Amino acid sequence: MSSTSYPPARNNRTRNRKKPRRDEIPDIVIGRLPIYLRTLRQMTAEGKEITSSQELGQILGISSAQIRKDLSHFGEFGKQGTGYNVTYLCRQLEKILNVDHTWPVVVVGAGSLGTAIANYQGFAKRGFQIVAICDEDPGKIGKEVAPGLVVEDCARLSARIREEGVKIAVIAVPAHAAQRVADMLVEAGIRAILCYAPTTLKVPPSVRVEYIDPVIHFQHMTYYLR
Amino acid sequence: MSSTSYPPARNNRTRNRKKPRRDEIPDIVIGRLPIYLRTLRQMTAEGKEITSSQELGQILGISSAQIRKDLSHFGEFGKQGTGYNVTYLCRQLEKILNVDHTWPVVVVGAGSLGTAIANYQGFAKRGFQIVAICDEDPGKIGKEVAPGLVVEDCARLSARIREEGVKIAVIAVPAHAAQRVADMLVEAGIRAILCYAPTTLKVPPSVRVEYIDPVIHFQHMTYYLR
DNA sequence: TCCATTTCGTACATTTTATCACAATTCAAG
DNA sequence: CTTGAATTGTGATAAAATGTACGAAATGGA
Ligand SMILES: NC(=O)c1ccc[n+]([C@@H]2O[C@H](COP(=O)([O-])OP(=O)(O)OC[C@H]3O[C@@H](n4cnc5c(N)ncnc54)[C@H](O)[C@@H]3O)[C@@H](O)[C@H]2O)c1
Ligand SMILES: NC(=O)c1ccc[n+]([C@@H]2O[C@H](COP(=O)([O-])OP(=O)(O)OC[C@H]3O[C@@H](n4cnc5c(N)ncnc54)[C@H](O)[C@@H]3O)[C@@H](O)[C@H]2O)c1
Repeated sequence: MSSTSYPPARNNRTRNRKKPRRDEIPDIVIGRLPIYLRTLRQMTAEGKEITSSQELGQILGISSAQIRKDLSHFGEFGKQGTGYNVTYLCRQLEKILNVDHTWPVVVVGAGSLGTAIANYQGFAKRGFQIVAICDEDPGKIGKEVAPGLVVEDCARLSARIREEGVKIAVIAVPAHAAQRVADMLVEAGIRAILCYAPTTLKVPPSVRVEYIDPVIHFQHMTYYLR
Repeated sequence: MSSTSYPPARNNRTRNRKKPRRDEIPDIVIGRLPIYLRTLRQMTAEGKEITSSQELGQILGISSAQIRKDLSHFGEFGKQGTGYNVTYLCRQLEKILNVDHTWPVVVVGAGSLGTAIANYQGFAKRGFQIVAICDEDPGKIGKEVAPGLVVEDCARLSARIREEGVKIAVIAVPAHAAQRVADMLVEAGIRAILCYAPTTLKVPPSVRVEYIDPVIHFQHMTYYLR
């Protein structure tokens, strides 16, 4: 640990720095923070105590200035001449991203992808706990697809979302069923959806959807394969 | 089918349009094309023959002007007053993206994710055929993880990449092994990598890497959950 | 203590991306 | 044939994102 403490003491320059309102911080900046956090956690695991915007940029393939500017939207986390305390910056990013506690997550669709997700330890390890999974196939209901995780029917899942205040859901059903599932989730109070179905969903503005479609990535890359 | 043919006949305005060199088309534009293509294919499946930038934009939640401008980098594919012929635009985007034929793909890591990928029909259906899978665990080698797909050892996979000229690979191993695997793949001649391991890889500029990490998406969304 | 070196945070410049808005077409209805 | 509504492709403009460069610390060694 370095001798002086993080965060740095206030000084003339920082005293009057205006804090931007949350909603005017560009989404593209928010989108990079989880990458920074992942890298910092990796450093923590390796026992690294200090890093710099230059080192981070090197690892991530982006400029050091961008990292500094991104972070500067939220405060001053580094120390001139030294860099950033890895643990401290981790904690700060976790607070900013709202991941300084565990989030419960539900999964819809207990097919091959849903089962893989339910069994993946990486979610819980990084703060996202799969608390329930459902499927419309009666043949799957009651099956224990992962340790301690039994497939429920969709009505039950909907009720649990409400009762337990779950905000995050994963859609792992075929594309043709995805919109119907999304409607159900929104109705139940879900606010964030990670959609694996290769389709675009229509949801109210208060709900955020992100998509994972590996084929999209393949097709993006093949453009450059000549 | 509409009475007149796509593409539209050339006219004064188009005659002198300069075609931008491939390498100066913004990557962010390329990144949207697969989304357009996916939507158009969906329309094809629904029997829709004509669409418009407005309709596409509505579905995708982006502006019609952006869609028109994106497409305009590559030519003129629509007809004023009418819109776009779905089939024709599909074919054009497939050519542009270089997905007017099937690409062979190899997978490294035959764990739970690798197995799910190997079994997923959605890749082949959209032009990406998993032709081989490998694992370093001797206990997994020889197992048939999907119909017609037997786990090989990594040296054999490397040889096949070379022999068969495979250009695209998926990394589905734990993060700590990912860089080693990437080095092997690059050495074997792979040019595009889809990495599921939650880490950032170092590869030469001639190789493109894209990442899928669901936790990154969760963390992006939790920022907005207050 | 002083100096050389490192690194941050940020004002300003540049580049990139998105939007606007309109002439040119297309087509169908009357 | 004429009119009106719809839609494209694109130059001009606006907005957003990124990069540059530097003053202000912080550190460690002479
Ligand atoms: N398997 C993969 O590796 C993979 C990879 C990328 C994307 N995907 C996508 O993820 C989705 C699921 O893929 P999969 O391979 O698990 O498919 P799958 O057919 O194995 O499983 C889908 C499951 O969803 C259930 N389901 C269907 N409609 C439902 C509804 N309305 N409510 C609740 N459950 C419903 C089905 O009963 C089935 O169990 C698909 O959209 C697929 O394109 C899968
Ligand atoms: N399972 C999921 O749903 C999921 C979701 C997102 C991301 N991931 C990520 O995908 C990766 C794989 O996850 P998983 O659940 O399949 O893990 P897993 O442990 O089930 O499988 C990993 C496999 O990789 C093999 N392996 C390890 N080192 C190797 C090497 N050098 N060469 C070849 N094979 C090697 C192991 O023998 C094992 O079979 C991990 O990085 C994980 O974080 C998994």
